[in-house]
Amino acid sequence: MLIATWNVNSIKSRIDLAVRWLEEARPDVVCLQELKCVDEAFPREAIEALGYNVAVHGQKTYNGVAILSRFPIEDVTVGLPGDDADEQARFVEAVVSTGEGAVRVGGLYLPNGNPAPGPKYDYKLAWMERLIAHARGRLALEEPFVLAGDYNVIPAKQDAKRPEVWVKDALFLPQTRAAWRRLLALGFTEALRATDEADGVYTFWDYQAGAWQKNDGIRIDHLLLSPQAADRLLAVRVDRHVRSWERPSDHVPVVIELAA
DNA sequence: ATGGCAGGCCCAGCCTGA
Repeated sequence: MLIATWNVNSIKSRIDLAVRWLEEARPDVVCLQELKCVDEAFPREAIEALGYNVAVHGQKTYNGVAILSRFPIEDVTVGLPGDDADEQARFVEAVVSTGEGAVRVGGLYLPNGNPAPGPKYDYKLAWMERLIAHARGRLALEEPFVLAGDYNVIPAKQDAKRPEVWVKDALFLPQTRAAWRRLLALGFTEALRATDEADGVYTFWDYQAGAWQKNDGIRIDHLLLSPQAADRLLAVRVDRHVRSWERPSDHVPVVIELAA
């Protein structure tokens, strides 16, 4: 089965391109981020027409996440536990039941955190602590579990074309990467890094300054796998060609293949 | 050397993003 993550940067302005990619790639499960619309405005019909069930956690103008699945979706929860006052739509989780058994999928849009230091960076770090606490509980279930999304974390200098320009950025600061490592140390396998072919592979290129043409990218979209999911990991790929399509998102899809 | 984009939104400049 194919599980993907993709920050679409507005699903309403990207729906034609999303349909094109879904028809081409035919993923079984997709985590989408930055919908930038409320639930009612999500282009549900166009997605369902391709055979997907849809779980949406939308928000006006900002954020917004969804899970699409060709398999039945059960046990949908929205919002990241740990702060009832947090109104930002950045987390959705569901269980997809395949013929071979269930896989739990969490889709996330981790806060950008700039400028750092400041309240936005504090929010990012607090959000990462909540994610670590939640993930710890999920891993204790010892299920196939995939935590996928736009992490807004550049894990290492190999994950940026020009790491030197990111040293004071919230995506790359030592505290950010330390929290990232603590998340992984809970027992996750990072899919692309597990292939040993991650260096120089990017998932985001800024719209500005000809970043795409210069391949001036960063790798910030990740899929983390529980041991039970990692045992089934067959392949990982980045669909970078989507960045060259007309009116693209600034992110491209990342896809993993799990056995059965 | 500098700046360079895109999307949403009370539709026009401002906020946000990374």
